[in-house]
Amino acid sequence: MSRHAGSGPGHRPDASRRQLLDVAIDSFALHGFQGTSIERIARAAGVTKGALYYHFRDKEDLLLEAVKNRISEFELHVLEGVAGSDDGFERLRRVVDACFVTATASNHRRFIMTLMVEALDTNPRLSEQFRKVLRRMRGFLGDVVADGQRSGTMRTDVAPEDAAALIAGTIMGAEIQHYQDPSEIDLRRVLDAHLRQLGHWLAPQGG
Amino acid sequence: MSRHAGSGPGHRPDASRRQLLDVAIDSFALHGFQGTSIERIARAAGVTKGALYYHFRDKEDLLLEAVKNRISEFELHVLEGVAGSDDGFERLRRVVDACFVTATASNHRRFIMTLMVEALDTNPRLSEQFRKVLRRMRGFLGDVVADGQRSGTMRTDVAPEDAAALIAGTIMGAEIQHYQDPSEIDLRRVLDAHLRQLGHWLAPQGG
Amino acid sequence: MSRHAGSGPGHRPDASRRQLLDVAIDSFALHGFQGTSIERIARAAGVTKGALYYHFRDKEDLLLEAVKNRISEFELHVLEGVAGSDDGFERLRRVVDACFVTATASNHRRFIMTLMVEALDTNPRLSEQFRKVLRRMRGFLGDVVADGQRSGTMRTDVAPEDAAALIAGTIMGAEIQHYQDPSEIDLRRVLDAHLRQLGHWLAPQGG
Amino acid sequence: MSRHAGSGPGHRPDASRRQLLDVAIDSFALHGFQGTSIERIARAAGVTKGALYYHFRDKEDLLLEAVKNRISEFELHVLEGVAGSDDGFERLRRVVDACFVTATASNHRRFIMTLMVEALDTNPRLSEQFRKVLRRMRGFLGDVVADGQRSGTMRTDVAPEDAAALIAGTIMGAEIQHYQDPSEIDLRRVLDAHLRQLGHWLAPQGG
DNA sequence: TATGAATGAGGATTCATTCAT
DNA sequence: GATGAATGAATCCTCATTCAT
Repeated sequence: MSRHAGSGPGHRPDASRRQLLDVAIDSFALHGFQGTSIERIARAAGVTKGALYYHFRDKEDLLLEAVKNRISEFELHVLEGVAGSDDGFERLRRVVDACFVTATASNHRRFIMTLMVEALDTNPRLSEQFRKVLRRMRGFLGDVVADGQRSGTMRTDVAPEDAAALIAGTIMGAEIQHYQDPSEIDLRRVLDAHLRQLGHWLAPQGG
Repeated sequence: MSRHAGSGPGHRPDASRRQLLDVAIDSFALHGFQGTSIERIARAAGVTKGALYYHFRDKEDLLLEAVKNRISEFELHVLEGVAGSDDGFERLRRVVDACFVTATASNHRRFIMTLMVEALDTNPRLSEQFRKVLRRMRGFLGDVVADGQRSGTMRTDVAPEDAAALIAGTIMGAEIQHYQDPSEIDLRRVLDAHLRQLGHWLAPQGG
Repeated sequence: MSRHAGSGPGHRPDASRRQLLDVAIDSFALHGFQGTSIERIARAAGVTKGALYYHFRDKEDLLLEAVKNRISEFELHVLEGVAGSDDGFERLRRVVDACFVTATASNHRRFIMTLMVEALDTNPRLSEQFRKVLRRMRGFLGDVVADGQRSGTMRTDVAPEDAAALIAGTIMGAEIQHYQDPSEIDLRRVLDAHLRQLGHWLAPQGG
Repeated sequence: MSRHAGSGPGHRPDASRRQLLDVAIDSFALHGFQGTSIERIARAAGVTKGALYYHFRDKEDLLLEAVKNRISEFELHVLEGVAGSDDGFERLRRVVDACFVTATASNHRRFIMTLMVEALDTNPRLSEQFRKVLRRMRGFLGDVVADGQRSGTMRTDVAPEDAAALIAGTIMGAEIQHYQDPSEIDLRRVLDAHLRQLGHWLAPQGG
């Protein structure tokens, strides 16, 4: 939180702060950080620029708060989804599903992808944050695979971290293609194909 | 197109035009389109802004020329690489290798990735161009797979266009992770893992 | 004047009002009027901007109150110091000493000098106030000199108002140089030299 | 010079740059640095803000250039004036006269005084520059006095550097009072009184 | 008495673009 | 082919001030 803790209980703590964050996410998702002006966000949120600067130190602070927000939401979503199962492939399916939901039900996932690329060399602080997110994500996927290997449901001649990078990358690559060309790329279909691909690839080798 | 085709024959067709394009590509690749100012490009190319405007109608024209340039170069590179082989897997390997080379030997591939994401909703013209590029790329990959299926070296229960989307996506996803976190993601290693993954996944099913 | 005279008797007349004035003086002294933001004063005083606006109509009101405050304090200080003596040179020495003390023991004198210059053409109201202060000061100094002349301890071919302007100016000039370059200008030393200068200059001519 | 060396000979090198400097000096002199907006300067110079930013990196650059300009002009003026005489008192008179002229014929001297005070704690770079100016000025005055002492025309029991600080301070103090209250303070008259004061004070002691 | 939220005007700076030479 | 000077719109941000509570 940039300035406030969350005031009194039950009092509906700053509605417009949240409103600003929501608008900002949508706008950043569609036009990127540089492509979004403070003016636009403020107007879309129904307040003035001054109000925005009351809640956030500057444009970057707004961005960081927004990112923090959505990322933790997404990660929670993934963890929750996965919690209910022990089977490796089933867990992978749930991760993929979580990505699909956040990618289509809102702009949140696209928001992250867009900004991650834009931040690459322009915003070290933000880039660092994304680096950590991806590392956590890969770490998590790697664990799922390693578990699968231990329990004998997955082939063991694949390094879990390689699998993790490939899975994370394939999902991101599918999303980008989908954002790029929605009429040609049916995200659900591609992700399903990916799940089948994983099924074949990671299945233990028949003797 | 800018203003002229190349004045007199044998006259060394505008050196500074090419110089500007080269500089622009590097700059766009690292800082994005919006993050790169005309001033910066001009100075880096050793000319003034006026000169730039002599060669290119506006900033977008410069960008489009640059993109066109690199894309055709890249596509030629891929086609050439693939030409020499009939084997499906071998051809996929060559495509992946071509991507690896253009991703690491220069900024060209990163240039394309960065701009593609930035252009998503901000630049319809450019986005259209990228859409076509990716379609060609997927079309090409799909053909390779279909050929492999026809010749019996690849399993047939996978739709070639799904395979194409997955392969293209996985490569892009690997690149992004590599740009994002070079110390953790060894692009060569991930791409090799991907090739093995393709080997397992697409191998015809044993009877 | 702000809004009230001091609510109930014996009720400890607004602590935070005084606190705000003190902080304001320090801040104005160091950063000038325009260089000091309401926010900064409020925060330094440990209250919010709203509280400040409760006590003072606007920024200028705060400034005027602050100036009024310090000036009368300073003038009292001078008058007190001078009261105990009849000798002209001794009285001048005490004036100079009073200036030295207020110049070094606190920011008060610097506060006045800084603002006086800043107000020159920007703030007519404040400038008028400073004009009056300097006139009183010169009037006072002129009286001291005229007394000295009447009592035969000072030369009579110097117009008292000229002497007053020179003395006031020299003190101010010394202060400015001291604020400007404290390591080179030892204010005490310069003021002492000035007192000796006055001794030689104003001494009655030997017949 | 911030960017240009002075182009070709005879070509009247950037008229508007000089115009901007002139306007800036007047404006800074009257309203101070913070009190002067870029917009105002540009409009008064008959150009747009963009033009101003073409010639100067930022507001501070403009200020520094302006200060540099006027200071060297003023110092040249003083040196020239003094050059023609060997007599200590005569040389002091010429310094004082030079100050008087630059104080009344233009805003240049006031420009310097105003900014010097404003810069005290707000602008270290500028302050440093002014520190050097005053040191040079005092150094110069000190030399004049020391020469006078050596040649026997001035009393020797006064430290030249003390005299220098007093003279410089008295002139500045007179100027400030004059800017502050022109109807009461006749600068010429006060400076003349100061010259007589110096005559009495620094005259060698009669045996 | 005081706060938190918000406003709106102004200000510095950047930048794509134009054009006479 | 290329430059230097200039424009004007957009952008980020600051800040004095207001007001309901």
